[in-house]
Amino acid sequence: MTVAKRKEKHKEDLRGKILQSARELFMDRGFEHTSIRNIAEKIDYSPTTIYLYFKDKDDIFYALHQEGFIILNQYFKSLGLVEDPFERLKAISRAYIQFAIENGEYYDLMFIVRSPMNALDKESNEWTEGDNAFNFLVATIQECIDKGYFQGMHTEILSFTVWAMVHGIVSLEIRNRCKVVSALNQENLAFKANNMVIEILERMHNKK
Amino acid sequence: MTVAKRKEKHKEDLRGKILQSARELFMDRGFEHTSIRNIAEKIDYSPTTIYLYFKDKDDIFYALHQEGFIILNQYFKSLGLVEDPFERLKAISRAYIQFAIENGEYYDLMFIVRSPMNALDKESNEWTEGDNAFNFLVATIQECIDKGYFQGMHTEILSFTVWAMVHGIVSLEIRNRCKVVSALNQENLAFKANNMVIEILERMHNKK
DNA sequence: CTTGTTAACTTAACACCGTTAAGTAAATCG
DNA sequence: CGATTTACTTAACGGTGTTAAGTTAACAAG
Repeated sequence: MTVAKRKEKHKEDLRGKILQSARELFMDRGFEHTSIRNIAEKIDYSPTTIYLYFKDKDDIFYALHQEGFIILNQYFKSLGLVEDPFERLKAISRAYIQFAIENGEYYDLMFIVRSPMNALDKESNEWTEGDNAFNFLVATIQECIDKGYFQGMHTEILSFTVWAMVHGIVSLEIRNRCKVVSALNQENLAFKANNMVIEILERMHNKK
Repeated sequence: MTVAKRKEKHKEDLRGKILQSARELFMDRGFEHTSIRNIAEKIDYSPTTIYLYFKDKDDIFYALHQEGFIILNQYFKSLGLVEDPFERLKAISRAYIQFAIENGEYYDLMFIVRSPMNALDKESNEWTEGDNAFNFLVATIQECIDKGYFQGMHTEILSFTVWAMVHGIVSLEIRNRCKVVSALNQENLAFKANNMVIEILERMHNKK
């Protein structure tokens, strides 16, 4: 059935084209200014065709949100090679900030915007992409604890807190709340704050 | 000119009614599900009347966002009385989280949603409400530093980082990204993470 | 007391939005 | 060849923010 396969391929192609169109639009206009009608127009199909390939708008942006995690994992990939868990932890936080700064719109979709989360099974607490990225952090922090860092602290809650630190930095930046910091420091504020996070984690340990 | 005053009063009244209508709607449906038409209908005026009292939708939500800061300041008010700066710092972080949990929709508007920031002068870096709240934190951290805490750290960047920590916790919660933390810990996660932040700040100091 | 003006508000419309029901035209199958 | 399925579109529903033009009532001046 080569003919059936060709059809299958074609369907895949169109799904891919929709996704690419959506990706291009949201990359330079942001999520809020990308509509189904825009996406359809860009690939010369009617808006309703989109609905043959995606359940709804949330579903499209869930797919892009998944892409975002693939990109984030590329930033994380080589960090598995860092043997010392505390060094790895520092590297993770830097890679996270780097990813966020270089892929602001993806970051927005992955960790701020509500839309893609609506595509997840309501009530079910599964969020595979998030889980995977978070578990890398949890494992690293567990190794730190095993080596004597963060003594007596709860691994998972500490992991969440460390994540919250870097997420806080990035999301204040993305949503334009950094005006409160005096103008001079606004450049590279995210990186400076990230260094501060690392400094805090280091001091916690060194001074025991 | 008592007659002119009465008119003035009436105008004030309607502006207030619009705001109250907007407030009530967004408090139980959230910002994303509150429209100008909803607001108008609730007070039995046509949608276009709104535009006689507010420049646009962003302008309305900027007003509500300002209200949010008044409420936040009430949470902060008594904390000025805490003499020890480090204790005050801890209390600020707790009050901040408390405010966020009890006023989720306001928090969203104040620190996450883009809309109210659009009402600010573009290019100008002024954000008075944010400045005032942030300066309270900066002053407290400066006092901490004067007392020997956080030695050698940059006051403003540390302040921003501490803010980012608590904001990170709250915004991950509000935008539903806490699924990654195992079910048992999801209750009071924000408070647990906040305690972790406090623990981190304490350890930094105590172990010198 | 009438006229002209202004203030407060509405109607109607524009240009969008996500989404669905119904229809069409071509390809495939029996 | 006729029936059915596939892939897509047209038209529509009920919403959105916003603006131009129109109405109606209150007021001021002659």
